Amino acid sequence: MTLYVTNTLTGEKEPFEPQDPENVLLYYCGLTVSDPPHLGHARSWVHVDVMHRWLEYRGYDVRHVENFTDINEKIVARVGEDDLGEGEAEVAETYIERTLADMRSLNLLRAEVYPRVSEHIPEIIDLVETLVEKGYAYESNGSVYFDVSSFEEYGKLSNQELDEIESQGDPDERSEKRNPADFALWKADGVEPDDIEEHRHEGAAPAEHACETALTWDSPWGEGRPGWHIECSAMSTTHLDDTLDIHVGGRDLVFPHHENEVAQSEAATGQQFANYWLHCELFQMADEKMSSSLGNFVTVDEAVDQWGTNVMRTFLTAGSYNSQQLYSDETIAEAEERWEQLERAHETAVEALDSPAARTKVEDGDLRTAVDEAREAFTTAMNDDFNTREAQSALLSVASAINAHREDRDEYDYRGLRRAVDTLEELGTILGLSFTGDTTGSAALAGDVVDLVLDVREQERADGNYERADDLRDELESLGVEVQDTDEGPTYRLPSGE
RNA sequence: GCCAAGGUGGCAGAGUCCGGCCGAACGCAGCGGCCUGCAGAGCCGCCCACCGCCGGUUCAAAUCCGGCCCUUGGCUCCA
Repeated sequence: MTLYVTNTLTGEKEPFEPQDPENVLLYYCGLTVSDPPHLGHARSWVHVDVMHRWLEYRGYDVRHVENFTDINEKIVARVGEDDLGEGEAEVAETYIERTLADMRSLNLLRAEVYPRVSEHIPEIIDLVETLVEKGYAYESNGSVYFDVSSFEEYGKLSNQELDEIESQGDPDERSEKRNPADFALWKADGVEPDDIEEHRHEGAAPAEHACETALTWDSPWGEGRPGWHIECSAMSTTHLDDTLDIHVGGRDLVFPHHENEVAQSEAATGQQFANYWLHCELFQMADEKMSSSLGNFVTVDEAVDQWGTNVMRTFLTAGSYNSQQLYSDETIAEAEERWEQLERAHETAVEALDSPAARTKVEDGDLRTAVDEAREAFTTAMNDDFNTREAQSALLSVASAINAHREDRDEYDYRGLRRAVDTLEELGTILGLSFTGDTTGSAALAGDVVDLVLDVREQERADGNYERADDLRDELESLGVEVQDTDEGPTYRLPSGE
C-alpha cells in the first residue's frame, strides 16, 4: 500500500517515494534553545516521531536528524537568569539538557544525531563562501546577505511573489541590504544590547554583560555570527545529503525560515533541497496560538507530570499533524478518556487470557474479524498522510471488540484475544503508546498494598458491611487508585503517570 | 493588502485529493435498558448534522466548479 503525504511544495497529497527505496532522509527543524519546550513543540515532536515510527514499520531505514539552534540573540538575552548559566553557551546547554529530558519523557525515538549550530561553524562558513562565489550572496559591512533576486525560484515554497515580501531582519540591517527581502547569512560582530532588549526577562544579567558572553567566530568577512537560516542548510547537508527526502517543521516556519533554506541550499548545490516538505500545524488556544513569544504556553514537563506520557501522546495525536488543534482542558480530558479505554481493554484482555476460561478451541469470529479490520483500518489511516486520529479510532475498535467478547462469553477465545492484545501493543507502539505498566520498585509495592486493602474490603463486603467497604474504596479513590468490582473480583488501576 | 489552511451534531474531530459503501467514523456529553449491594467500568440501543451561504455540473456532491461571508495561521522571533 502506498504512503501518501501532503507536500507543502506542491500543495498536494502525493505518493511518497524516497530517493533510495530502502532509506529515508528525514530532517526536522528543531528548536532554538532559549526557553523551556512547550506543548506546541511536543505536538510537532510527537507527530515527527510517529512519522519516523511508521516509516520504519513500513520497512525503511530512517535517518532522522534534528538540530538544536544554540546560537541566537534570544539565548543571550537569558544569560544570568535563574540558574540558566553565565554565558550564551551555558544557557544553551541548560536548555538542551532540559529539552532532551522532555523528549525522553514523551517516549520519542531518538534521532540519529542532534547537531548544534556552534559545532558547525566551518561548514556554515563554507556554505556562505560558496554562495558568495556563485554570486548569490554579497558582503556588506562585514555581514553577508543572500541576494533573493538572484534566485529565480525564491518564494516557491511559501508561494509568494518577491515584490509582495516585506523586509526581513531587523531595521538596522536594511541599509546594508540591496533588497529589503535579502536575509543575513553571516552577521558582523557580536550581539548588541539593543538586539536582546525585547527578549530579556526579569532577573537576567545586565544586557552589556550578557552580550559579552555571546559567541563569535573568525570568518573571511571578519568576526561574526551565523544568520538564522543558514544552519539548517549546513547541518542537514552535512549529516544527510544535498537532497533530503523529508523536511519537517512547524507551519510557522514556512516563511521565512524554510523558504530561505530552500534558496540557500538550492543556490549552493544546484540540487532540489527537499523532495517532501511536511508542516505540522499549530495549537490553537481559546483565542490565539500557543507560542513562546506570546508566553501563553504550557511546558512539556508540567504537562507530562500532570497527565502522563500516554495521555499526552493520545492528546497530541488526536488530530492530524497538518490540522490545527484546539488546546483546552476538555480536549485533553477527552484524550485521557480515550487512552483509558484502550488501557482498560488491554487489561481486560490480558486478564481474560490468564483466566481458566480462556480456551484455545473457542473461536469468536466477531472478535477476530474486528481485530483484523482494525489492523487494516489503522494501516490505511497511517498511509493516508499519517492520519493519527483515524488510527486511534481503529485502536478503539479493538478495545470495543475485546469488551464485547468478554461481555457475552463464558469461555474466551484465547487466540482471538491473543491477537487483539498483540495488535493493541504493536499498533499502539506506532503511536508511541505503552501498555506495559511499571511493575517494578515502588509501583509493585504500591500494587501489593492496594491488594491488601482490597482483601480487607472484600471481607467487609462479604460480611455485608457496605459502608465500611465504600469508605475503603473512597479512600483509595482519593489517592488516585481507581477500583472496580467485577464478576471475578475487584480490579484497580494505579494513578497513571509514567 | 498579499500568501496559506479551514468552516461538518451540544463539544471535539475524521471523511473532501480518487463524487455513489456518508441516511456522515471514533470519542466526550445526554437519554433508555442490561449488569451491580451501591458506584464505576463494560455491553446493547437511542438522541443530536438540511456537512458556512448562494448558484452550477452530474443519474448522483460534505466531496467537483464559480461567487460570497466568516475563522485561524504566515508576511517580525516562533514547532
